Amino acid sequence: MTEALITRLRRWAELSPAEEEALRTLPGELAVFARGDHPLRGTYEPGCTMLMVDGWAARYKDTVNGRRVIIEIMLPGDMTVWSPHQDPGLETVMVAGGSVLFVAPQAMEALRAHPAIRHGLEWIAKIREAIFAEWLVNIASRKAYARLAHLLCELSARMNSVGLLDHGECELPLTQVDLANALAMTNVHLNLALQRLRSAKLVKVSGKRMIILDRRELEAIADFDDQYLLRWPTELPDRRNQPRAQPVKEERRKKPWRLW
Amino acid sequence: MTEALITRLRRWAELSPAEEEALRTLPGELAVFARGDHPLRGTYEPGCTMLMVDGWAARYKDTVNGRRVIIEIMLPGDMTVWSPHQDPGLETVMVAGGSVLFVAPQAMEALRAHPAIRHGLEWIAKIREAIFAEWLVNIASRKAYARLAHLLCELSARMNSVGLLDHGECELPLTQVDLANALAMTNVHLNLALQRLRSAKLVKVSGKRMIILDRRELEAIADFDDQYLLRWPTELPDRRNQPRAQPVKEERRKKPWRLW
DNA sequence: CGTTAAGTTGAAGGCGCTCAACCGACGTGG
DNA sequence: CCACGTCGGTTGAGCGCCTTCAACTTAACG
Repeated sequence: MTEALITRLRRWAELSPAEEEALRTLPGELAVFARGDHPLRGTYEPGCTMLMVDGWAARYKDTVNGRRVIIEIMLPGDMTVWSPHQDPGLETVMVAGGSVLFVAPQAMEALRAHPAIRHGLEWIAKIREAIFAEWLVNIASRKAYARLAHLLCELSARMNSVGLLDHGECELPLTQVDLANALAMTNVHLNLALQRLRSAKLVKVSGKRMIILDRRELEAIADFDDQYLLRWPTELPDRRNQPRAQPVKEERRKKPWRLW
Repeated sequence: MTEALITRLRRWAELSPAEEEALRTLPGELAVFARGDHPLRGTYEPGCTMLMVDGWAARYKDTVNGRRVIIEIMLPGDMTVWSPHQDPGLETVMVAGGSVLFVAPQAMEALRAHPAIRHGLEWIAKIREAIFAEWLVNIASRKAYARLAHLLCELSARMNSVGLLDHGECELPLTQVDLANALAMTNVHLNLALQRLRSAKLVKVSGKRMIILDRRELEAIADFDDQYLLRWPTELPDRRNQPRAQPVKEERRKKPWRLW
C-alpha cells in the first residue's frame, strides 16, 4: 500500500525492519477515487496528509480567461498536506483513478520519529521544490517540442524512482488536454509536438502508457538533467567565495545585457 | 533590522513584548551586498536562514539556450534556508544592493518557541507556496500586458505587507531585463507592455521606483486578487462533499474538453 | 450500435521573438 | 571640462511559433 513511498525512501537510506514495518502498517483512511474526483473536497482532519497510493493526481488552477494551469502532477508515493486554510484557487483532482491514503498528523509525526524516514521525507520535500522550479523553467524557457520532451523525461524518471518504470515503459494516464494544460499550450499544438516526438522514434505514447525509445536523444533535445530529481552531491563543486568572473561561454557573451 | 519581518508577522497575531524583543535582537551575521552579488556563495553554517533586511534578491536558473528564468523575488522580510545540499542550478543574486542577516538554525528554532512567531512563520511559508503557484499561473496563462500588470500588483502588495509601500509608491530596483526574465519574455516585448501600462495611466515606473496610479484598473486587467497573499479565511466556502456539478458558467461550457 | 470522449488535421492570423540600431544617463578618466 | 564607455532603455522591421476556430476521425464504453 505504501510500496511506492518505501521504494522512494530507500534511495536515501537503508530502512531498518522496524522502519519498514512502520511504513507498511501506516494507519490511515484508504479511499478510492475515479478520474475527475477531487479527493481533497471531502471532510478531513486538519493537517492530515494525502498519500497517493495508486493513481495520479493533478493540482491546478483555473483562470478567468478560461485556461487551466496544472501546477504539479502527483504520482504514487507523492504526498500533500490538507489544510483547512488552503490556497482557495488551487484544486486537486484525480487524473487517473486510484486509491489514496489519508494519514492523520499524529501518525505522520510518529513516522518522523524514525531517523531514516525523517531524513528521507526531508529530501522528498526538497526535491518537490526542485521539481517546482524546474517545472517553471520548462514552461518559461523551452519551446513546445522540448517542453513536452522534458515533461516526459521528468515523469518517467519519477516513475522510475518509485519502481513503476519497466524498461522505459510506464503508465501515462494524462490525456493530451492534460498534457497541454501542464505545459501551458493548446491541445492542438501539443498534438503536433507529440507527433514530432513520435516520428523521431523517441517515444511511444498511446493508450494510457508511454515507452521511452531513445532516452539519450530525448533528454538531449529536452535539455533534461535528472540531477534535480536525485539526491544532490554532499560536496558541491566548491564555488564558495569564487570571484564573480567565471569562464564565460562564447554563447553567453553574445548577450550584452547579461549582467549577473 | 528585522522591522520588515516584524511588520509582516503582526498581520497574523499580536506580538507580545517578549516576542518583539526576541525578533529585534535576533542574533545573526549581518552582511552587505551590492547588486549582482551572490550572497549564498559564501561559507555558511548548514541550514542557516538568510533573511532579507534591506535589499531585493532574485532566485534564478540559467538554461542552455541562453535564457535566464527568475523563479522568485525576495523582498525585505523574506527568508530562504541555505543548505549544503542545494538544487545545483538554482542561484540567488542580489538585485538591489542591501543587507542580509544570516541566522543560525538554533536561533531560528529558538524563535519558533514563541507561539505567535511560530504561527506566523508557518503562514509565511504557506503563502510563499501560494506565490509560487500564482507565479506559474501568471507565466502560463496571461498575455504579456496582463502578466506585467500582475507582477506589479504582486510586488506592490508584498511591499505593502512589510510596510514599505507608501501611498501606492515603492521601490522597484528591477531593470527591464530583470522584469523580462521574471515574466518569461524578452526585454523588447516587456518594454512595449510597460509602455502600454504607462500610457494607460495605470502605473509610473521610472528610476528605481514605481507608483501605482490606478490600482483598481491595474488589478482588473491583471486578474489580480490579493487573497493568495493574505491570510486565507478560516472558514472556507463550504464545498465539502459537494456534488461535482457546480453551476457552470456559460463561458466554461464553450470548452467541450473541460472535463473536471 | 449509438454516444461521448479523445485525438487529428487544416487554415488564418496575431502575439511575441530576433536582430539591430539608436538614445540618454551616468561615471570615469584623460 | 569634455570624451568616452557602459548600462539601461527605446524603436523598427520581419518572421515564426503558437493560438484560435472548426471540422473530422478514431477510440472507448454501455
